[in-house]
Amino acid sequence: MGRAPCCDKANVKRGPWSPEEDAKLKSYIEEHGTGGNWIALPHRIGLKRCGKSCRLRWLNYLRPNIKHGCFSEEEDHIIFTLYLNIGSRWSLIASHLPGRTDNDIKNYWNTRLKKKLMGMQRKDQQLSKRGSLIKQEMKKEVLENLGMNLYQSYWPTESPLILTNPNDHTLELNIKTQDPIFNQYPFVTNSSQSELLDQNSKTHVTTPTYHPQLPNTQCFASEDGINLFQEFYNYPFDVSEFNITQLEQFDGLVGGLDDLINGSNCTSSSAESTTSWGESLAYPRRYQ
DNA sequence: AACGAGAGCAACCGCACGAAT
DNA sequence: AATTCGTGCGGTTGCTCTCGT
Repeated sequence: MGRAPCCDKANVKRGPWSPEEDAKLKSYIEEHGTGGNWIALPHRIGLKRCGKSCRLRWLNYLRPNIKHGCFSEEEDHIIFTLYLNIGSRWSLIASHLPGRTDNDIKNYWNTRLKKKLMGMQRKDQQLSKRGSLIKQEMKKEVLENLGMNLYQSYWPTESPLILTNPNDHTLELNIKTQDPIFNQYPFVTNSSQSELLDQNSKTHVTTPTYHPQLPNTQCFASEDGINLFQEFYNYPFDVSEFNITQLEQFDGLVGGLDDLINGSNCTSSSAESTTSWGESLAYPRRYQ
């Protein structure tokens, strides 16, 4: 038996909300709350609307402290960073931007930021020939270490990469690549992902320590003692913006990878997603 | 002024998930 | 364990507005 529809679609109003409907819904919820049942709500109010539609209207437009339009540079940066780390988890991204809704952020991304990012990538490719060569070399080296072909579709379609050596030193690298058409290199993000990991895995991240190979970084050991999460404070968002010193440090890390891989077990968690515009996203573990 | 193309955005659709039964 | 149902979410649609010709 199939699932019953949430409402009688023939008898509900659709399309834009009128000011009267908004006022009814708003005043009812402010006075009585939702009652924990959106499906029953429109009947109680006397609205010929689907419960889901009421919920959407309230969450996106009627509830207090909603901000619309005019995203700040800081908000742009937060969205960029989170999107590149966790993909199109709009509700999660919205939770980091007070007053913004997932729908607003999704629309803003699709209409503006996506184009901005693509423009930046093209500019980056044009301006940074040397950087590209370095990036190519870096990717080649890492992939070869992992027994992968440089032109295999994408970087291990899973991320982050978990590397464990025989001494149980585990390195979790938040490296990701994008569609080769746009970008051909692994890069290391400097997001606030430890916080996200903490929230989503329900695992406490504790005791930051400096990573021996990367100054200005911090490692977080989870309480199970198996995984390390690594933040790259003070590092550029993109490898193309690294200065020579930082690139050398990263090269050192690749060497470190080599050490770890030799005689080690190497695991990476599952799942890849491809955005509608062709970008390959490798999500962190526990985000699948 | 009229028209078409593209951008922006509100709203809908359908699926996944978890709680309840 | 299987089924039902409400909720939340991401993807998509389609309407409205703006701008260029």
